[in-house]
Amino acid sequence: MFVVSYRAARSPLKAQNGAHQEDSPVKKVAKRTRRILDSDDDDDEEVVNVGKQQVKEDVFKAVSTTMSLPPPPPAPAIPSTPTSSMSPSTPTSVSSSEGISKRKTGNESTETDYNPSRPNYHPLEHACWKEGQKLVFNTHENFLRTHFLAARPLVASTSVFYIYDLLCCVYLCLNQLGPAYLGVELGIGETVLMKAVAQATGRQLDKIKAEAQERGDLGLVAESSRSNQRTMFRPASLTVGGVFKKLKEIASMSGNSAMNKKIDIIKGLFVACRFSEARYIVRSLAGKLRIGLAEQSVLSALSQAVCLTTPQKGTSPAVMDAGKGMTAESRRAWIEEKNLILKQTYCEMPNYDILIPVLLKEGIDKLPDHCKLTPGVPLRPMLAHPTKGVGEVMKRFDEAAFTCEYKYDGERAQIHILESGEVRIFSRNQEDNTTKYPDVISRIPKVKKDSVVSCVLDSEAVAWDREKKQIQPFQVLTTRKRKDVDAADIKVQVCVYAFDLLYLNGESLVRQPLCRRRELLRESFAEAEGEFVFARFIDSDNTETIAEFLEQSVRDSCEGLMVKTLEKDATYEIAKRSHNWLKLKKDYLEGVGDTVDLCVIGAYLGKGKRTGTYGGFLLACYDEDNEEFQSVCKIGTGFKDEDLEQHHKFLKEHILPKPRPYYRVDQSAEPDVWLDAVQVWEVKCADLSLSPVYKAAMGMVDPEKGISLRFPRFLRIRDDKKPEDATSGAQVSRVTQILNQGDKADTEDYF
DNA sequence: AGCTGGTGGCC
DNA sequence: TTTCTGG
DNA sequence: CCAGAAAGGCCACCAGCT
Repeated sequence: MFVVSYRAARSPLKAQNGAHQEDSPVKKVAKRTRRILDSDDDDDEEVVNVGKQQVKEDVFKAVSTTMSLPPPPPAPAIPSTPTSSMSPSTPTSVSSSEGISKRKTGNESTETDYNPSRPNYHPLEHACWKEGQKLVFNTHENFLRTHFLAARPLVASTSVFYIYDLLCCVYLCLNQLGPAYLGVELGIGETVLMKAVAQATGRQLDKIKAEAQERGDLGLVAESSRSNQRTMFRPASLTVGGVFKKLKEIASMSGNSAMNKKIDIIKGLFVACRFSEARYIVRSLAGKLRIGLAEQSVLSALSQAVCLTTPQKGTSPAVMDAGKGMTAESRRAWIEEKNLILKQTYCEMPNYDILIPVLLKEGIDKLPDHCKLTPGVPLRPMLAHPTKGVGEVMKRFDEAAFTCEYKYDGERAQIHILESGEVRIFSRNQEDNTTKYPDVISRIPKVKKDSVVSCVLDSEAVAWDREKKQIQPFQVLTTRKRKDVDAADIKVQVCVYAFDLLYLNGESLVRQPLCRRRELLRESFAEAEGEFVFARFIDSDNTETIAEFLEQSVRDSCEGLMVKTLEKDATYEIAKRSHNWLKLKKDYLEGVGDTVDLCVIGAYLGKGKRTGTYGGFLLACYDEDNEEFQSVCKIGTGFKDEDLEQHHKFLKEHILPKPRPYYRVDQSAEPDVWLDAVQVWEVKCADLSLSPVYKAAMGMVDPEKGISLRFPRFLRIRDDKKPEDATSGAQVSRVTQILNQGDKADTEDYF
């Protein structure tokens, strides 16, 4: 390619800047802060419809194939037709303020708004009616509650079907297809989805693409695109169960022309869409619902529904508001208490297929009796909060005793030993990694003491160089094969650093304090160099000692420290606080860690809440030798809302119709908008990486690869620097060397 | 058979 | 992963 | 303080294409 240098191109001109392009593809700075996408601000009153669905004989099949484990016994008999309790009644409306769907019909007792004669809307169509509003949250709760109301009274009598309906509803709200460890995935991304939308609407793919960029949401595009495909007969309305089943179907496809089949299903869904359903179908498929509500809120909604509505034996109607008569305060506390039960149970058994049926059958109080932490089923791991220094750690933990462990740079590995002797390994997100680590599994018998029958270990798997007996970088670890690995041809060895024990010989340890768990961990396992060792730690409350330990951890190829209380609030109860540990990393500290000054040379149009501004930017370093700007990384975090606004306002005046000839950027990183190199930003990162796409310092560390940044984030504009003053590739690559040598920063920095 | 683009899953 | 925001 | 939603790099895996 023809190479032009920055200076050569720059020097003779300089005057043509006055005529900037007016036609930015981005519209004017949209009003930041919440936008209500459509203002359906009419209905104060919310009509909740949960509805009719033929109860087929294969309901059981549907349920059992959906559920990863069989539903808890006894499985109720399924009637071939709905029972009388489900027979039609007149539609009823629900006041959204209370959410509880009941109505007095003469002197009859209360009844739910559940009405099988009404069509069943897609839950998101309903739930997201008021997107962008606080209402969304309540609406969702109401929605789940309504479903619950429909399902609960029926549980005792008959129908598994309604449990299934609620289950589907929950999954759709969460945008999941099942528990993570079953590894069910759609295999649909934005690209395929756009293709599907284009096909379904008969519009050009390019148009779809452009509109999606402009509106920041493909869902809106799908919703407003009228289909040309006129159908003779209008397909039946979408239902919760129906949509979920289609999603599962998409996920199950593989092999030849799977993609086309998937697209066909999607098109089928589109034709059946009404109201704003297409929007949510698309978002579901894209994996981003953005309805301001996710797991925690769904759990809250569920528990609220469950405790406010209690089942009654026989034909008596359910209690509609069990919290009636309580003071607002005690009612809240009571719901909160039940909520914790559900959340805790969920954390120990994150599988709605199991949870929901038990919840409906047994009630929330008995839930923990039926769903317990079990080896073989992954639990939610404890996470850590970032902290900006030892000072903050001290402040947070106050007087409580704590320990500092190395934070190893690897991959979380939750190792389960079942009573059968079988070993399973799960990732941080409950994915099943068992077949990824045959080497780890085979060494378990060696490192486990005889006393251990079953257990769950929390650990970090780290790439390990057996020759040099040292930890290897994270990037090396990622090159390991992932599926059905044969122990014989493993190239990257792994050392397991164990740091917690959550279950031992039939007993859950999550309510034990860390000091106890650690004690048991050390009693139960023996170290084997380079294969299985305990995470290094010190128990100290001396600021300088800790700062020095942090230094040491970095010299020992770790990311920093994990700080955990030993006794006070030292349980492994994720539901109480999911980020109960603290992490202390060098790059969190102000004024410490790697910062680089990079020049902005491109921008990407924002999506979702960043629609109307740039959501990300392309950064480059300046190479003096070749007089060119070489791409280093994209950046999309660290901006305050007003930063984004300011950047957009300023940078849109520097849009280029095409890139400067002295820009070195890989195709795959091409921005939506090219920008003139006019501004320098200070950027922080955690680490550097060897990059197949970015051009910085190419040829200096690797002939083919450039350098990029790990976890880049925006710090501030460097108005004092000219583009040519941006950090050079050479300087960037030097950072690596410094890092590897372990620089001797002042320990004072870490206070 | 080998390459490429898309996707999901690590951090 | 990091970071910001509104409740 | 929490929960949700923006956004990052890089790798293996898979389907589709040449």
